[in-house]
Amino acid sequence: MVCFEADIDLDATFGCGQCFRWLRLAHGGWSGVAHGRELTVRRDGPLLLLEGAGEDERGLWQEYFDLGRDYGAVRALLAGDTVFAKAAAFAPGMRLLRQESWEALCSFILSQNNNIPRIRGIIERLCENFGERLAGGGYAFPTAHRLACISEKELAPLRCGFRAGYIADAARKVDSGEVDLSLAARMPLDEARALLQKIHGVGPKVAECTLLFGCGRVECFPVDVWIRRAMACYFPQGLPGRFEPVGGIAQQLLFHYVRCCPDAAHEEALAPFRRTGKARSAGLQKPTAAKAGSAPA
DNA sequence: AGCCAGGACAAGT
DNA sequence: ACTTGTCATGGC
Repeated sequence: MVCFEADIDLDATFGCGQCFRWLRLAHGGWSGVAHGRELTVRRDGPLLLLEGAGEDERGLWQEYFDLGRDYGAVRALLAGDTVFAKAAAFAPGMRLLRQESWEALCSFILSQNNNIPRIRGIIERLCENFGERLAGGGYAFPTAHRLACISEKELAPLRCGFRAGYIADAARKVDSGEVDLSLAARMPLDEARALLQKIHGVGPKVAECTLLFGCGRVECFPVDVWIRRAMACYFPQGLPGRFEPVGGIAQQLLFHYVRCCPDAAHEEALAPFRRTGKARSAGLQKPTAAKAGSAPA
């Protein structure tokens, strides 16, 4: 058991869409696998409790949960803007997780033209089929080497569709050293982007997600359909320059906010795209052209 | 039932 | 440089 004093909201942190392998437990805790270790996490007052972690792993988890960063300062900066102030207030304890780079790369390759529940399922099958079995019944995320050693056809049980070839190419290039992810964490950003995009199936958005969530590059700002909509609605001129150094945090707060928080300021523009809620059917209602004679089931 | 999903690619203008 | 169709699968 490892214990930190930390201001972190687990529901927001694990549930905001940045990670795919954490599961919420009935009592409010979360369980998952990271760095090849099974972990159950829960809050107790001001404390963050990591069950299943050894004291010798303290530094590892401190980094994973980004506990060294002064989120108070980040939030103070963002509070100067009306929109980000609301987004930050919606998820007061959300933190970026510093995930493993290879896992982040695979996860966001699989995320393209896909929805979050199905992404989770594909990653679960990926780990069950090719990850190391752990003592508690879970599975580690498979290594690039393991995936480089199998044929693309063997990825069929994942049912990840056209993305199988992308995973295969990523595994090959990472395993061979052609794409060095530890290097991508240190290189100049534009070089790191170009390096990742050498992988077939990695474009600007997946590269940006890999750098942000997997390489600790907090200035990265992935633009997906939701962020595109949100930016068009709130920041048609682009992200204000003073937020760029923490663009990744701003991005994740905004992503979570516009997807999950109904707000009059963006409701009309964004509600039609939300999966949950009746706003969708109301917003996309077709002009009910009931043709005479046709018998609707 | 049918639309669309935390995009990228290839082939068109 | 920008636009468009296509990709495989399944949540909702």
